[in-house]
Amino acid sequence: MSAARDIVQRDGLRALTARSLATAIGYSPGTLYNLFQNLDELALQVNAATLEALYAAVAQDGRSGDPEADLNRMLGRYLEFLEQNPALWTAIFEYRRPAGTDLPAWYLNKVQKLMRLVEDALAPLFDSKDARGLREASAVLWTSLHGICTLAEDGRLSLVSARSVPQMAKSLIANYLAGLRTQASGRPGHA
Amino acid sequence: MSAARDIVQRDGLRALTARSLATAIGYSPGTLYNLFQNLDELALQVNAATLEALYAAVAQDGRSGDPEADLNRMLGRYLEFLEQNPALWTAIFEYRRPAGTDLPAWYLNKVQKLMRLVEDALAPLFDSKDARGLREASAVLWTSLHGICTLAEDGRLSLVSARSVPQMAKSLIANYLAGLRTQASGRPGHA
DNA sequence: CCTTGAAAATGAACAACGTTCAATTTATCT
DNA sequence: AGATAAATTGAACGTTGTTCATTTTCAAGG
Repeated sequence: MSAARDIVQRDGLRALTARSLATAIGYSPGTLYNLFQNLDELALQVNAATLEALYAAVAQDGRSGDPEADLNRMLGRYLEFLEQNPALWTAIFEYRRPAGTDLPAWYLNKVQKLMRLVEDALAPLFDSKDARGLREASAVLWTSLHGICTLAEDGRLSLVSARSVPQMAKSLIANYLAGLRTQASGRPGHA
Repeated sequence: MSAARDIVQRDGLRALTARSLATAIGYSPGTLYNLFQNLDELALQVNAATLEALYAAVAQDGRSGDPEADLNRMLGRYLEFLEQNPALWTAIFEYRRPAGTDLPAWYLNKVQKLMRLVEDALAPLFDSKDARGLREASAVLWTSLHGICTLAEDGRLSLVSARSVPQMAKSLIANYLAGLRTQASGRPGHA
């Protein structure tokens, strides 16, 4: 597993082939298939480990209770992780499931665990009855952040200067939260 | 080219192989390499055509001058296109460049043309001097929208119900614009 | 109608891929 | 040491992208 991670980290997900990994660990290709059903499952395990590491990085700080401050701190950790492990991060999104199969539940849970961090930070802005609204807003922020980072990776040039990714993410958080606040202040029972 | 598009539309980007395409058009694999440098370039052409079609779909309506209304109308067209051509849309993001090569400028221009639509709709919210801010806000909205759609495609289950994608996108637009407006009203020289 | 030159198309071949599995080696226990 | 179980192998199959010497097709000139 660690050898697989090293390969992905160094040369990307496409370089993770049965033969390259077998050579790296001093085994033959066939041996891998005694431990994993196929290479897809192996790649999924690598990504799962990355998700765990990303979670640990983003969750390491405590919360202050101020949503914007907390989200920006988490964002900093997120971008820090991305900068230190670009290939691992990219592998999460390069990965494609074989046709017809969905991502397993245990994997989706890891994604949800990350999204729950956003929910926790965002909770103060929502009435405790409005779990649905909180979930939706968190999903919007989480997926949007990934959108910013993904498209920034693809075409660094001319589209957006690499330096502006943190700017864009901060802009997203600041303005989206501002919008949520104006919504919230118009609702009854808001503190 | 149209045969290639059909294959992608029916069975996804992975099904676009030299031999499958050659069979589909009644030629031999080698012939393709007299017309295209390699399969990557061919796939890129398919995606470029999709970008053009997406542009035509999103740009078909006129602008009212109200940013939120215009963006929501464009969003409707965008989601409409996504629903009618899911595989073509997915192919844009499944596509990975061979290591070391960047997306060509003419391709990035097509992306930029789409983003310019967002800029045009968003312009009324910005001082005409603040081209940088307008560009950044447009990029945030554009990339965020892609993030929402992308992650919704991956794990439709449990993460987000498929029905809520339009909701999330509308939430993004409404709240982000609300944030921009509060920013704008605090600036000098705002109408 | 035949010849000729260029253009177009071929399909066999190569290396690398994921994957399988009978055969072989290694380990464990009595 | 012998027997049983476990682990590992590596050759083999089908498929992939890609190349290129060879063949076929076509258009123009005599």
